[in-house]
Amino acid sequence: MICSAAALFSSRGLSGTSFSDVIADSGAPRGSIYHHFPGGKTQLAADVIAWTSEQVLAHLRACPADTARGVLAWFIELWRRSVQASGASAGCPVAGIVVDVDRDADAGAAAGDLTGQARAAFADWTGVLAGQLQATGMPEARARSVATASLAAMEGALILCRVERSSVPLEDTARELLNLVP
Amino acid sequence: MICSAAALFSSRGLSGTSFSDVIADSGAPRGSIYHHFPGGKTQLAADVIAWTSEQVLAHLRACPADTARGVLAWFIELWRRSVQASGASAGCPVAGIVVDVDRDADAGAAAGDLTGQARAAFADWTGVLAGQLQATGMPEARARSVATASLAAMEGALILCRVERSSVPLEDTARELLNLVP
DNA sequence: GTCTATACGAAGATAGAC
DNA sequence: GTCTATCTTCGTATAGAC
Repeated sequence: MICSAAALFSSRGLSGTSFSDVIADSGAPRGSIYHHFPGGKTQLAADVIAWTSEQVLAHLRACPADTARGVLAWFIELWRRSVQASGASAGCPVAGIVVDVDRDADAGAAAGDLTGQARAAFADWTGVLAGQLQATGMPEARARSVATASLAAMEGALILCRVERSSVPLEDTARELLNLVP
Repeated sequence: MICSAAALFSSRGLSGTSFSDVIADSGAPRGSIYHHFPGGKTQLAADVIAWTSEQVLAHLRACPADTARGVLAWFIELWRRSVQASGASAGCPVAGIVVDVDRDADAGAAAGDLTGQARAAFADWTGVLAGQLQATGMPEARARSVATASLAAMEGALILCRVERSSVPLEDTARELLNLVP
């Protein structure tokens, strides 16, 4: 169900996806939603962020490369698979959530704070990526900068791919990204 | 009113923004919405895309640079202003719209086709940018690739800035982007 | 735990008066 | 053209039976 919601959020956004959509898509029982997600839609979104983050981290940790170029290529491969599997229709679920959330209203809310959860997820991703770049001999400051830029480039590339109905923007972005490192 | 809607779409997404929000924010009269936007919310979104696109193109056309690095810096400056003016809260209005739209359902719709309008806008932006890069002596294929990657990087950077509540991701991304060209 | 039914509110869109 | 009022739909969330 979380998996299903992640797919829907990535292609229609958080506000654009209703509980009914998630139920219809996942086949989950309607009456038991609030047993599993007492916090309602916000909690579902929070769980989607956590689940997505874990998926990303699992991929990153399996990185076999020991060169900066190889590390970036492995990172890019994660997003390439997402684009190809969905016919260039899926974006990043986390992006689909945060774009729909009023950041300031969200920060005040005691329960939820989706923006904060997304921030933590992004920080984890760039942290691991920067660590791997450092391990190839790149200085820490540069590694963090490259990691942030890489995530930004991929998030944006996914948006462009969706709009273009094509994986070309991802490949263009990937090619240039690899030009950043020796 | 379009300007107001653009700001709201960029910070809360299309589905996350209601007509009431736009009215409250812009001070426009409630009863006359459907005089100005007979197509309803979809048409408002379409007009926001067109308006935003024109803003971006106007900025790009005013580019004073004649080096690849200068061209990219000018392009980056456009997004930097947006981030700084909003306290890192605003994303790209076009991104806020397309993320919330079901791409496939949208393509079938006769009226609207927001994804198509967004595609045209992005194509215009990268087209102008690629042209300027070519004018500095960059080969066409590379210029198009760099232009696409630059737009992707900025769109993604805006998302990261919003989540981080900081302009640092933009600056990191900008620094690396400039490393792509001599 | 899962289901059906429903309360409650919000949002898009329309009608008709001024 | 603009306003008020309203209709209809939809979505979240809850209540209570099985």
